[in-house]
Amino acid sequence: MAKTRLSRETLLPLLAAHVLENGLNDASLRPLAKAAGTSDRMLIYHFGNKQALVAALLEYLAAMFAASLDSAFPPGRADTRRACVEQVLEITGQPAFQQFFRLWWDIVAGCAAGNRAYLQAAGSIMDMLLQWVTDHLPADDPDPQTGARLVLTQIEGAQMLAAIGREDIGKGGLSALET
Amino acid sequence: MAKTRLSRETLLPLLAAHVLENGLNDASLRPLAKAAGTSDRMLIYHFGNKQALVAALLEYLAAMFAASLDSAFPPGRADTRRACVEQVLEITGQPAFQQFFRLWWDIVAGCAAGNRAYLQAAGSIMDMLLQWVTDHLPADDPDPQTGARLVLTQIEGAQMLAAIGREDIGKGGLSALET
DNA sequence: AGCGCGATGTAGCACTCGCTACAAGGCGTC
DNA sequence: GACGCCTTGTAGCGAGTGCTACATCGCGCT
Repeated sequence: MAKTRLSRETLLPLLAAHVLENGLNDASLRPLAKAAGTSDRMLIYHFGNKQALVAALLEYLAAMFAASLDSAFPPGRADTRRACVEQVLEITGQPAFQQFFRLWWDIVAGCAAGNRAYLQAAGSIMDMLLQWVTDHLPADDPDPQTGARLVLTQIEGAQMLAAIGREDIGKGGLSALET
Repeated sequence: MAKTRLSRETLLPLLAAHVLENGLNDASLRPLAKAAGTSDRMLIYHFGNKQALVAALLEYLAAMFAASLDSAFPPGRADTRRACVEQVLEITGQPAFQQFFRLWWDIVAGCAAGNRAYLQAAGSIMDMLLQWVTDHLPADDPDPQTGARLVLTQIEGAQMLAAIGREDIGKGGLSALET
């Protein structure tokens, strides 16, 4: 019966899978527990309360996302800022990333509602992305710091527009980005 | 006791006020009813079910938002695309708009989760904004259609970053927008 | 073997959710 | 006044919420 002891480490991958599939903000203990093959009782036992569980889950998911990004992108730099935006949008548009973005907008909504754990998680994810964009900007970029911020803002705007079904707007403006 | 008959028209402003204050995605009938001075029973009676209530509320809120935008902005055009972005960010950063954006991220999260009513509402709001940006672009803009898309995407990216407490990123890239 | 303690199952609490059954109120029409 | 209908109040249903009390299981240690 595979009676392996439960722990945060064995639980988190299963919980993450469920949350990626079904969203974060209205995930409740019993469905989460079922997905992990246990009971709500045990989730509370191992994490203390739901808030702590969600915090642990966020950390785990952020690490998953970072790993996915690293493995999905070629190591080199883009030729132009615009190419950098396009490259990111193309890769993050793949189905494997869609689940993450579904989650991302749950997190943003939570941030807008004042959820501190979400704010912290979102901030560090953005720091990671900013660093990543900086590293993938053209080597001859005249101002990588400012450029990375412009590029990241453009990417996020395009992704929000994609989330509401208007990717035409986000992609339609790209040709106006200086090469 | 001011026994005015209830109707969607008398209810919607009160419901909208409650939702602007407390968020949309986890608004439930009883608090909504209390805010409107009535009972959940009557909300269902007048709107049929919660889904229809939310749809009506979205429409009402979109009209409110459009009116707020129109009255908050000066009628003229911006001098540059960058100035257009900055002008919008400055005005929508005012406290009066914060409630709307809190709601907006609830809507985006709902869109990402596949909510059709949200998708439709979000799409038409974006159409409105795109038109608005087009009308406020510099008169000599070489390609208003593309420019408006670039500007709107940049605005939305900056607003998402502001929602998660990182407005520094959104505004930090602006100086790299061609004048 | 027996003890101790962390891990787990069962059952349940008090609460909220969207929604409904039923009956009564209020008002216009004849 | 009497009828009829739109509107409203009271109460409650069945399901789901986060969380807890209590008892038991099973493993490691002596």
